[in-house]
Amino acid sequence: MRALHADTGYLLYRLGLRSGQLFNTFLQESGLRLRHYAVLRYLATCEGALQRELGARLGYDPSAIVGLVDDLEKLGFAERRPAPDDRRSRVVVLTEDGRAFLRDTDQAGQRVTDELLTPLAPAERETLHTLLVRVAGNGLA
Amino acid sequence: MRALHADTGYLLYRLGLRSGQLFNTFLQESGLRLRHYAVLRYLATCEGALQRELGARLGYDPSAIVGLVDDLEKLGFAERRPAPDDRRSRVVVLTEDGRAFLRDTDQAGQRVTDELLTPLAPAERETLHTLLVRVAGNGLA
DNA sequence: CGCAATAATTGGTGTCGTCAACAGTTGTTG
DNA sequence: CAACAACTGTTGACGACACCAATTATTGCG
Repeated sequence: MRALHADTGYLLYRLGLRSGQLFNTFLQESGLRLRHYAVLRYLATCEGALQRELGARLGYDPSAIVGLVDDLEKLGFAERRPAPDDRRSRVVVLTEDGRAFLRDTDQAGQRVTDELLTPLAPAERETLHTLLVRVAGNGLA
Repeated sequence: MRALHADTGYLLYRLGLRSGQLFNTFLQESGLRLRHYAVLRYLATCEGALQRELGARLGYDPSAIVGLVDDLEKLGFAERRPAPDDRRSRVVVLTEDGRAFLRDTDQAGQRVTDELLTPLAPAERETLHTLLVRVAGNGLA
């Protein structure tokens, strides 16, 4: 019987935990957590998103999005605006402070992944990335 | 600004969550969870381990090991025995029922990883596995 | 108009990672 | 050899998180 920690799926599980811990310690000083950071980075790419869109694209439960956006609003990094065509929806947009935060922490964020992938050469990192994207598939990740 | 969910580290985090969920749904009917299964599989490789060793090798807090071994003992899959040379320690060993459980669920366990890695060809899975082992490094995973 | 469907929100439940504290035991050192 | 530091298993607490059910306001459809 091979040990479970030699299984690819279990390796993914364990490395995922480690990766999340690294991100969270990096974000610790800013008062945010990985989930907030994911929302911010996503907002930076689309210039406004509905909350259900955030949940679907980032893989979080809609009820989780509520608290995340609440926190981001308290910090002044994002704000809810009424959707123009649907009064049920709210459009979450990045504020200038939020954009500045992303600029300031950009390099530090990249260092997190760099640290995680230290044992790998650049070409290998590229290979790993494409493989992971394939595994993530359409279901996103 | 690239979206965070296009980052390798974040992909690992997300796929790790998905992998853990797959394992847990597979184990759901047996009443165990991924953590128990990891302990069982580890015990199958070493024929007896101290609890602190389990914690260190599997990456779980020592306090978590207590409950895990409790559950495994209740199910009759493992049992604690006094360590011969140190009365502080307990040696956790697999019972015959535990070994039978691993035998019976072996194929199903492999299907979990197979399902996760569906988009990848066998050679690619091998590549991914070796890369993940490299990333895991000595810190284990 | 009536009704199903949807967006955001609230609340509850179970799991989990982390840390602090404690008793029993071991080993070390003055 | 006696005091003290270190270690093992254990308990407890706290926060974070995934998951699900229910509620309110709103939209779209038959």
